[in-house]
Amino acid sequence: MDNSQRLEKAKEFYSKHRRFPSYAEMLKLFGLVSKNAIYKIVQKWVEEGLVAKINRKLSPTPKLFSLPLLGFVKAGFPAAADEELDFLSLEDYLVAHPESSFLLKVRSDSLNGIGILPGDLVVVEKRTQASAGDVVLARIDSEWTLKILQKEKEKAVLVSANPIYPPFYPQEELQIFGIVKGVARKL
Amino acid sequence: MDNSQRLEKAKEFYSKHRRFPSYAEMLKLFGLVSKNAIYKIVQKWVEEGLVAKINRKLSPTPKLFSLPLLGFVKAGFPAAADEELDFLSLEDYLVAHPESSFLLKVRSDSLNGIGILPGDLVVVEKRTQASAGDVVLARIDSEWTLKILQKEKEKAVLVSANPIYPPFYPQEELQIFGIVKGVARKL
DNA sequence: TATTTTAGTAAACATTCGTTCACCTTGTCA
DNA sequence: TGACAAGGTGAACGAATGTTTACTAAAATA
Repeated sequence: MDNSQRLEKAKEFYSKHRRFPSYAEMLKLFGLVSKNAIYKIVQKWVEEGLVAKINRKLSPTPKLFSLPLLGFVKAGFPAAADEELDFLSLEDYLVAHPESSFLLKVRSDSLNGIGILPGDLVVVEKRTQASAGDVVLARIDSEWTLKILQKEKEKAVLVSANPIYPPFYPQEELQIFGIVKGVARKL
Repeated sequence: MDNSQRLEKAKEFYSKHRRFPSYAEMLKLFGLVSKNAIYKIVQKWVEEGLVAKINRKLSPTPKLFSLPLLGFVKAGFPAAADEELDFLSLEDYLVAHPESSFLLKVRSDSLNGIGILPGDLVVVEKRTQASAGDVVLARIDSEWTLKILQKEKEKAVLVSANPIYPPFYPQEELQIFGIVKGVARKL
């Protein structure tokens, strides 16, 4: 087992337990006997910038828990490993305020026009106020639905992004529960 | 500072350092003096299922690092906190094989029709083989582009999801570099 | 009011932590 | 062939870890 395979094992441990393994745990993980072996291995990872060590405690760097972002596609692709790459965590990218956010599975095709399809997961941030243009989770006829908020002469209108659905003009005050901040789709 | 505010602080620490704080660190974090106070607080979190303790080591449960998934929107929303909820990590949801995946920022509007818009981030899994219907990252005229792979009489065709782009019939062998497994959009 | 529970301090504990030093084997390279 | 670096074992170290017990003050409860 070479060093990069070991890193892979540590990664697995991390995504399973959500914490970095201790030296003793890595001993078992790598099938070694002496803690000093681990110490040297980890030291290399730290030098390579794969693992961060803050007063004797280890944590993974973005290279371990997030994906490389290739800014543009060019000839000669795939980019060499040495190149400067951004590493991006999708969780952090999509969710700015985890404490007030939740996910919702989209069931209707009313937002097709803006690329939100049935089956998509949307990240909703709890809010009672929204601006024109926001995609909002709002209450219409005692049902919660996703619509685009727009304003006509200072009055709120909820429109779809699909011509088969008519706009909705709320008669009383508009109940908004949250606004959509992100979309995630698996395919 | 009450107990849930403390949990929030621990969460913050976790998303910043990618590891759970030690008792000593929590002392500073919460402004307390005795480690026993921390011990009791953590014990409650463990009993509530917010934190996992495996032979004296702490790690967050999905409730801490992922978002609640509200399966369906219904009257009486928002769902009471007691209800059975799924917790989902977007990272895990979108990326099945992190070791062979990367992100790509979409620049063209050629996949509009299937809800992949310019500015979206796509999760690409490295592969050289693909099936009909897959969205692939392929080489066309010495450029890498995203297209939908289809077959016409056993021959591969790369089509767009936008009528203004014609289908591409590769004359020689088709170079596929990866297939798109997920889409992430911030709005 | 009397009593019990809750939430914290304080000190002592064994265990585990990461680190260091000495040593050994193996393969590489001049 | 000889020197040397790389990669590992093994033992010992102080420091930091989570745990336990005893005690106290405040808050909740009867």
